[in-house]
Amino acid sequence: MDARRKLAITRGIAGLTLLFFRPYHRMLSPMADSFYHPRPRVRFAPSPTGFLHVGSARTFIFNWLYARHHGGTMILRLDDTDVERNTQASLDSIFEGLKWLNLGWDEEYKQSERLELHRKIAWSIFEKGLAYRDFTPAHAGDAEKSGVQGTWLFHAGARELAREESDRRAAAGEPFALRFRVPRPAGPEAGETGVRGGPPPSPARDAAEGAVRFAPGKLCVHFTDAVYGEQVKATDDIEDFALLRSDGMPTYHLASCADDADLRISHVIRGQDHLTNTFKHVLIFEAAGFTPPQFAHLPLLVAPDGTKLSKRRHGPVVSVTTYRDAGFLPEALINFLCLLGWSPKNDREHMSLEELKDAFSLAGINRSNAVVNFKEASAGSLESASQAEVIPSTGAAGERKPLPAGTEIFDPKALWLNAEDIRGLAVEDLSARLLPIMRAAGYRVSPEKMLQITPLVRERIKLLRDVLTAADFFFVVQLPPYDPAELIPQKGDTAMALKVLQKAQTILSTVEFRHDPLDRALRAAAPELGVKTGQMFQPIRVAVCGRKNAPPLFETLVVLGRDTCMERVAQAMKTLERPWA
RNA sequence: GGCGCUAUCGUCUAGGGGUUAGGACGGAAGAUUCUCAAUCUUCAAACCCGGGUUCGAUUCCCGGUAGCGCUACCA
Repeated sequence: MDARRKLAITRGIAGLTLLFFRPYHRMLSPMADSFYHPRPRVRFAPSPTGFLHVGSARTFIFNWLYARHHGGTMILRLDDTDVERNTQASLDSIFEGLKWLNLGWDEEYKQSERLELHRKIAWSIFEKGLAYRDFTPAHAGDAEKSGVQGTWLFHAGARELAREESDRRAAAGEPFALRFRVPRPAGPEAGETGVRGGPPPSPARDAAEGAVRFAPGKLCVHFTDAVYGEQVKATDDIEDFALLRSDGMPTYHLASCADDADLRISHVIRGQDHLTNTFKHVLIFEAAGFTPPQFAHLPLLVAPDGTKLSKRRHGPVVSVTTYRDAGFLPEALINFLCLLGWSPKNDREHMSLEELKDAFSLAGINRSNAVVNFKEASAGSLESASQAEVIPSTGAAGERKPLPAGTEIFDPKALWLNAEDIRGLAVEDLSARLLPIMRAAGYRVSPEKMLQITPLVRERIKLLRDVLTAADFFFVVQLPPYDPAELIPQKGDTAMALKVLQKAQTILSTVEFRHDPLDRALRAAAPELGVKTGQMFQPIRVAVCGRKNAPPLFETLVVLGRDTCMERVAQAMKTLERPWA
């Protein structure tokens, strides 16, 4: 931990003690304090403009963990103020993903149902003179901006427009956007709340003195991030951002802050892509008369190529439902995601939800982006990805249904964690999860048989879906064709294979079909034939399973039953005798 | 372009003014087993670069570089 970080934490503690000297009325006000939260209120606020990807899922998880760790409240808020881009499919994808994660939340809101509140707050800021109408048509700033060096600040003439003139044009029905009047150092602007000097920065000071302070020659906005520490930005680098669009809809910044204040959110835990937006948010909170919440920004999740996760570039590997459909256990995905950008700092990695909840703290969060080490999409899927661009998407948020086959596209650590969790499941539990997968693939399978097979595949699958390739031979009537050469044992030949299978046939026809008798009889046959045990077992295994790599032989034979085994051995002998047929 | 954030094995990370820089996944080798898997053992693998500060920097400071983010009437 570096000095800066230590400082921030120490200050947090100092702030806590400070609290007890606070006036009582301040403790009762809705946003009384940004650090003293016996019962924190946190929110996950996705906007339904795309499917739920793993980065969003991690944000949800961290918020949830923080709330549960401290006995607080988890809130789901749909930030759906961008009517143009919202889709029902995206909304469905978000709920589908969150439902599968199975963590739950305590309260739920939709921004589109709270527009009155947003507007009320926007106009209250306007009434204080801290916002103004901008009649410049939308996007007119682009041309102006392109040639300009540095940050674009505001449209010429808009900010200075007299109130009477502004009111007159608005009354005449001229469209306008409402912009925040970011305090500027030069000129007697209204609403400057800065103070000079004072104690060192801290959440306590941010709350007590206001975030806008004078520095030599400029005005600066301050806030203290629980992860990134003290943040300062000159107002000269913050443009007069919009609060209300010309259609009257609130912008993200306004709606988010208004709701965070109204819902008494104590901690805003979100992606680092909002770190620089936070200066604007702090400004809004202050202008509206609210104390800002405590902010904690999370390092971003990026693809192996270093770019941020996106469906278009990286395909379905970034969608939570892809993990579900591939046979991840939700607890494994959660565990994996927690390890990206956060560490319990004690070398523990495979952890239960309960353990994660106990161990979680904002102090364990890193500051650098983490790579989700999935394999880049193959040429084929890239093709379909570019097709998906031209064809208007109709599926769930544009997700492509066909799943990339196999386990090789996922981060190996996620797979390992999933395999660990699968092995940790009780046989009955695992079996119950495997059953619907087999059935969905068209196999007729009884719960009893599934229960018999589960222990045989448990240590051989990394994803639930792997059961389809690991256990298929238990269910098929006819084994899919395999290379007859597989039947020939190591350092053996066709003759040896035939000899073994012949012997096996006679043994299988009479022996009691239980593990121990089978083991004894078949093992004893090897020396009789003058072959090694391995040479004895391989042809039989391949004959009944249709492949070299399979679960232990005797257990497999028992599950398959005498008839199927006999039939398959006979079949194998036939193909060996007539390999060309 | 402006502003901001970040930089330890391939990946996720621990650590920190003096260490054999630790763990995990993945990789390699071996043990074990009827194959595979699981399990166990072992091995390879990292402090972005340049300046300072210091007896001593991978760690602290500055600069560079690179990556990422923001710079919308998107979120």
